[in-house]
Order: sequence, then structure tokens, then C-alpha cells
Amino acid sequence: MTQTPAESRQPVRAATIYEVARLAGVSHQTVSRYMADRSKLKAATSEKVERAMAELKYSPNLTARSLRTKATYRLLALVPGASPYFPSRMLNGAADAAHAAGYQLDVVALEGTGPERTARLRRILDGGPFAGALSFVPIPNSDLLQAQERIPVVVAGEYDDKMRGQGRMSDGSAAQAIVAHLAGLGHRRIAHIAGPQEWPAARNRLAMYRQAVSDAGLEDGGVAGAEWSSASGYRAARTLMGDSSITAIFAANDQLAIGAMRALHELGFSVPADVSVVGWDDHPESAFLVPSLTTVQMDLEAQGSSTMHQLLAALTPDAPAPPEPGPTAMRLVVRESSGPAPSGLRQTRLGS
Amino acid sequence: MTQTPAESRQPVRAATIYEVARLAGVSHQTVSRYMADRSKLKAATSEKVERAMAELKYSPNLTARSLRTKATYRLLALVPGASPYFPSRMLNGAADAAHAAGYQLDVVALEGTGPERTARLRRILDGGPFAGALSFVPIPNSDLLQAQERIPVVVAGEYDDKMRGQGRMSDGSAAQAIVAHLAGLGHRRIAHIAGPQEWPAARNRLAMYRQAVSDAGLEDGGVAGAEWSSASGYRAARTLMGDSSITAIFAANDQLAIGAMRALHELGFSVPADVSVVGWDDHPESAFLVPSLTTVQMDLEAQGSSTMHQLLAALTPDAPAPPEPGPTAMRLVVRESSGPAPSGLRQTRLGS
DNA sequence: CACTAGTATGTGATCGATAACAGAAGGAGT
DNA sequence: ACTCCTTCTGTTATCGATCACATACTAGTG
Repeated sequence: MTQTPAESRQPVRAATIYEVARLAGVSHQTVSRYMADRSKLKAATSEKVERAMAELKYSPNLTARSLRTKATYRLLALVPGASPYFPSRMLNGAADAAHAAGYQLDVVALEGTGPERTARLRRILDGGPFAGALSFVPIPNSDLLQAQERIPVVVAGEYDDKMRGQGRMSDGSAAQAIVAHLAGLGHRRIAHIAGPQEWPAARNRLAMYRQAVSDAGLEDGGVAGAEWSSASGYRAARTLMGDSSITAIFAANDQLAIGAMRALHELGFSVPADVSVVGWDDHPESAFLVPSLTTVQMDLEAQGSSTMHQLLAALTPDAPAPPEPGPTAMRLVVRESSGPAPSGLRQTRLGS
Repeated sequence: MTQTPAESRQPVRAATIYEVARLAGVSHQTVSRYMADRSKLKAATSEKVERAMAELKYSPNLTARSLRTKATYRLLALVPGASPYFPSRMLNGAADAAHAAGYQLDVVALEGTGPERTARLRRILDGGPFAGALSFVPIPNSDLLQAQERIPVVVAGEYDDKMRGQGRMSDGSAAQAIVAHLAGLGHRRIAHIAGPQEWPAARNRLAMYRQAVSDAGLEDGGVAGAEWSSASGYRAARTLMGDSSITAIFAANDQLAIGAMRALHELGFSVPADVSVVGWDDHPESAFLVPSLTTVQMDLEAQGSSTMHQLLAALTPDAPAPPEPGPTAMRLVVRESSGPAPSGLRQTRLGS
């Protein structure tokens, strides 16, 4: 057998507060206090502990701490299982924020229909105690969670108790920018392809669309759409284009917009010559489509992180200062899919 | 104050084995044994415990169990932070499998460059003890993980120790199907847009492309590409099309294919009349592109789940039977972006 | 200088489970 | 009837941290 230096085998067992205490010449409780609030210790003691910790590469056993304090450092993130390409950037932002605050984030896909979904949720929650939950998917009856375990639940995009939903303003301004952009190109009658209305983001975009259209004195050519998918966008566009005087379509996300463009193509409309299309989200591929897609660029990481901060704030009542939701960087990116409204020719040809 | 029935306040504190034991009239250790292996108990005892558990709605405190056994029920999933739309379906598959086995899955985005990334990884691992890790992103030196903590690490798509990488066969057969499909359409000289070669999937697809081309007696028009992004596909296509006798491009994923189609469009080639394009992954939008994309459909959930099972198998040496990797459902979906090779006209016009 | 209040540190109990060992019950063999 | 082994169950210690309480040390007051 090869001789292995003792040192190299050392890291197998982690140091405990007792070992740190012995090395520092203090009691284990003093070490514990050092972690809780070092300012309560005499400077000299504090330094001894610090040195001992460094030497032993001490890191606290979170399991033991949890057992005693009953506090858990695990959060639950619910993501849509149905939406195959859920923006992981948003999840990453949330996960980063959670880790920075010392929490672990457990990700669970929530899919299926009502009862099945509820059962699934219940099973997950029984699996382990969570300090809080963050849902990127609208929860049927958020009461369920609240009742089941007494933990704070934040649903992304939903207005918080102070009614200042973080997306509200920004969603509004971007929707207005879209409508203004289309109006500026001469479009008079536009339509909206909406996302599923359980989703706050979908509701906001629809509401803001309606308001912007009315504010700008344009005509609402109708609203269609049911899911977030391209297939739904495809169907919606076919429905909407029954009204041939529509010259622009604003879709609630890029996938819907892609489906809409496909439908327009099949119906013989060219984009943007006959109909302009605008999406939302700025998928990384959207700039490479033919035609490239006019859309709204968002800082998804920031959104995820901001939502997580909302949850963290709910977890720590001592309010470590709201980390400033920020103006949520969001801007309209104009590309090829939106252009001047057709010069009245199509309308006269097909209209009436 | 309103009177609240005692019952409704009950669930605040969960029952412990001691309470179960008292109610069942046995010792706490017997309850513990019931959970470990009820067959070691007398039928009558077992039943008493079972009844008491049901009555108290007992569920074990995993924190306490972990503290004692030092076993942890948390796994780490590393996902690429750079790739904005990492297939969450794969992650979902993995998460489901983990939960089914009683593990929690913590998701962490691994991004940034070498040293920064390493530091980040270290920080995460210090955060809490993990039973194992599953990486969907190629790890620079997987030694790092292995050395840091003695935990099993499985890198998705990488060959396992028995050298039967789960994607190998399947990747191979799909690449062959693609080449055969193109050959059948009359293409003689095709090119490949590869993904980053650190990724097993990218390496496999490239290798299989080369072999299939050579087996089929076709000409390799070249290989380009660096990242997974559409931008990379765009650049690669512009480079490859310097060779004007290429009539088909096989991209390692759909995003690359989208970038390539954009480049071909800008260069004045029409797809598929002048050049055929084939992708890989079957993004949900790919069917709605104009032209719709010929691609390879995969069961991403199954892949994620299968990878997780690989990890779980490594965690439990008592081998609960390999859950059968399955033939990895994977098939070529032919759509509009691939068509007959141009009838020699273009070649003669542009060639030499 | 004794007394008190406040700060800093130490001692033992505790969280809820499993581990290790000991003891009780039940058959089989002589 | 007695021993011995096997099977089942109970008692106590333990994991690594925090909590509750006790005690030692300072400093301020009359």
C-alpha cells in the first residue's frame, strides 16, 4: 500500500465548532457566538477564533444548524414543465440571488392538470421543509401552498402586496413603445396575440396593449391566443387575419410571433410588406430569423434575481433594505419584421 | 379572541418518532427500524407502528436523519449559464428522476471563464454537502470536483466508465439518417457546422458526421463553428459557403441552423432550392420557421432522466438494477429546409 | 470598599433521527 | 429441564450546531 501523507487525508472529515474551540482555547459556545454576531465578543477572543477557523478551514454544518434552529436554507423554485424552453436565464438570476443570500434553490417542474398538479406539489412539499417558494408559473390557488405549509410564496410577475408589481411599469412602457412604433409606421389597425391569461406577464401585456392602442387613437383589430407556443401563435394569426384590414400584429412573446409569421406566410401575406409583426422577449434566435424579428429586449437575469429578492425580503422580516428592483432594463429592438403600413392598396383590394 | 379548534392548529409542529412510539406503545428505535426495514419487525408490531404513523401524519425529519447518518439527499445540477435557452426539458427529466429517488436537486448555473468558474464551483460546493453532482456543461478539469469532495460526478453525454456513452449509438444513427437523407436527395458535397468541442454531444455529432459522409462515399465540404449560438452558425455558414459547390449543411443544433439559414439568405442562396439545411434538437419553433427546419427530434426528458439514473446508480453501490438507458428515442423529422440538390446548374455556373 | 448592573464566557440540555450495544422472548437440540 | 442460538425490542450515546441558564469578569456608583 502506498503511504499517503496524513495531511492529504485530512479534508475527509470537516472540523466542528468543538475542534475550533479547543484550538482557540475557548468554549464551543463562543465559537457559535462568533458566527452569530462577532461584535459581541472581545476583540482578542474574536481574533483567536478567527485564526482557529482559518487554520482548520472550518465551515459550519448547515444540517446541524437546521436541526437546532428549525430554520431551513432551502427554497423552492417552480418552473413550467410545459414550456419547453423556459428562460433559464431568469432561473439563473434567481438562483444566483438565492445562493448569495446563503440559500439553496431546488427546482421543480410543475406541470399537468389541476388535481394531478396539486398532488405533485403536495408530494414535493412533503419531501422536505422549504423556507419559501418562488413560482415562475401561475399557481392555480396559491392558497394551497399558503395553507399547506406556512411559508412565503412569491409568484413571479404577480403584483406584490403593495400593488407595485415589478413588471407593471416596464411592461407598460414597452407596450407603449411598440404601439407608438407601429403608429409611426402608419399602421392604424393592429391586433394582439396574447399569452395564457393565468400568467401575470400575459395579462399585463394585453392590458397595456389595449390601453396604448386606445391612448394612441388606433383601432383594436382583435385579440387571440391561448398558450405561449408557436402553434398557438400560428392559430391565432389565422383567426385574426380573417379581418383583412389588420396591418400589424403584436405578439406577447417571440414564439407566438414566429407562429404568426408562419401563418402569414401560408396565407400569402409577406412580412413586413403586408403585415408587420412584433414579438416580446428577444429570443437569441430572433435576430437571425428571415425576416428578423422586432421585439422587446429584457434583462431576464435581473428579473429572476429581483423576484428572488422579493422572496428573500419576505423571509427576513428585519428587512435588509430592498435591493432596489431597478428600472428593469427593457427596450424595443426594431428589426425587419416591422415596416411601413401598406399604402392603402391592400385594404382597398380586399376591404369591404 | 376567536376560539380556534385545537385540531386546526395541530399541523404547525410535525410529529417525531418519539410521539409515534408512545402512541404505538413501542420504543422510538422500533419506529426507526420500521422505516429502515419493516420486515425485521413482528407483523403485529409493524402494524401498530403503521397505525400510529398514519394517525399522527408522521413524516421523518430529513435534517435530523442527515445529521446522524451524514448522508445527504441533495444533488447538484450544473447547467450552462451562457446558453440562454438551455433545454429545461432535460433538466426536468433529471429533476423528476432525482425526486423519485428521494433526492433534492439544486440547480446552479456554471458560467464565466476558467478561474472564475472554478472559484464559483468551489463556493457552491462549500455551501452545502452534496451527495453527487450532475453536469450538463462540460467541466474543464473534472478532477477539481473529484478532488474537492469525494462525490460522484456525472457529466451528461460523456461516456461512462464502460465506454458506452448513452448518446453514442443514437447520435450515430441519427447522423447517418441525416447523411442518407441528403444523399438520397442527390447531394454530393455537404458541410458541417459543429458545436463547441468541449461538449460531448458536439464531438459525437462531428465524429458521426465524418464517418457517415465517408461511409456514404460523399465529399466533406468542411467543418466550421465554435459555439452553440445562432451567431456562430451565421459566421460558420458564411465561411463554409466560400466553397460554392456545397449544396447541403448539417448543423449540430437548431440554433446553428437558424444562423446558417440567415447567412444563406443574405448571401442570396435560397433554402432549400440552392442549399439544404438540417438542424438537430427540434426546437419547438423549428416547425414554424420559413422554411420549416429539417431536424432531429429527441426525447430530452428521457435523456435528462437517464443521466440522473446514471448518477443515482453511482450513489447506491447496491445497484438497484440499471434503469435501462433505453434506445433513446431520436428520429429525423424532414421538413422544408431540405430538398433535392440543385440540378447541377449552380455548380457549373459558379464552379471553377 | 462593598454593591450592582452589564458584558463576556462557559456548562449542560436539546433538536430528531440512527448507531451500538444490551436484554428479553421464543424455539431447537441434547 | 437446561443451554444456546436466533429473532425481536429497548436503552443510551451520538451527530454538530444553538438555546437557556449560570458564572466570571469589568466598570460604575455611593
